[in-house]
Amino acid sequence: MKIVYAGSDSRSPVPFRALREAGFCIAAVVTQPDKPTGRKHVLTPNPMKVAAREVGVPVYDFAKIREHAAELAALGADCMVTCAYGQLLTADVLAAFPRGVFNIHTSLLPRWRGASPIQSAILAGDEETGVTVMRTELGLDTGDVLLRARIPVSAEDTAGTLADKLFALGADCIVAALADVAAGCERYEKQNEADATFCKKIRKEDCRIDFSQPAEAVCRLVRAMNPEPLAYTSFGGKLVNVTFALPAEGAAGACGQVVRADKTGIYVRAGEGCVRILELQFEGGKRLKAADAVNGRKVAVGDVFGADGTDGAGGAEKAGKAAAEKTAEEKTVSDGGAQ
RNA sequence: CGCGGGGUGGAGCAGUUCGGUAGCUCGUCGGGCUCAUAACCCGAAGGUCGCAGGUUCGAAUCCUGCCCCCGCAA
Repeated sequence: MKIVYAGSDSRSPVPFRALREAGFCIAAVVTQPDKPTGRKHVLTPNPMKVAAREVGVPVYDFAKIREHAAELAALGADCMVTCAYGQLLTADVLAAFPRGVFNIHTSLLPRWRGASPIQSAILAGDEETGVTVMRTELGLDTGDVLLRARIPVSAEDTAGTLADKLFALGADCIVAALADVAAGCERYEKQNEADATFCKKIRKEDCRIDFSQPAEAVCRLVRAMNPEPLAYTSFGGKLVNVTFALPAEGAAGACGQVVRADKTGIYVRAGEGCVRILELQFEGGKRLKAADAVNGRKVAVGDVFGADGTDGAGGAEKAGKAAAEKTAEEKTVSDGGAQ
């Protein structure tokens, strides 16, 4: 069976390679055009394009795929597989493939239709997610389902680690699904519209940490936004990205205040419990382990995250700092006694 | 020329304004204390201060050029 493969994500090559290894013929790859990226606006080919070229598969990087339906039809492929391609398909494009267009979607449809299924699953605290292989139709992720596979979301999964797992799983699924299609024995199941949920594209402003939220929610935000675009807050008037954090027991202090800082992490008071920051990144710096940030004396007990400096909170901040130091001392003492 | 931060022993930082042979918190190694320890005490090793050139009696520090890393914005 001859396939056209469309993908633009850094992980899109995973199912691509799996299909080739399974013996499917990929006639061409379609991906998003190179974009000027980085600080100097350097044009960088995306990983999908690189992966295709490595194995000599022709690449098309249409700015608007809908204007190239005839070209696609001329390739004479039986079907198209899309995996995080990033452009909506039109009826013309769908019609270019006699056996249909299939999509690998990284959620258990109909839950999390849309642009950010992986992040949304973590953000919502889903205990389980998965991948869905579906037939693409004009609606957004509404097509009939061929195959679904589920995996648990661990308490320490980030969008990055989950995506690794999901794309690997998606690779297996698409191979299995297309084998059925090739054999003409595939089965479709309608999506239950009543269960549908949608997720939008993540914007940076969605990533600001609010320490008055429960620690659980803050940590989910942190995990959902890692490795991109990263949850952030402010510290000493500058931005800080928090790259990894886990909930911990609460301690006295104002929201955003550091109540404990040692090699086990930086503990920041949240609305409910504490956010135990394990890894962060200061403006202009590389990612740091919390222990390194503490050792370098960047962060100490009583410091405040998310203060923002929008008002004359300096005095309140200092008062809070003194209070926090007291409670920290008490805590150290009681810890020593307990151990 | 989009804006900005930074490159100092293995890690994270201070020192650069007002040049004078490098410091802190950790880690590592050795020893000690302890039932024990990620705790504590004593000691040791380890640095071309991003690269090149310049100014100077003397440069991590001042001047010039270059390389690399990173945040924001796209």
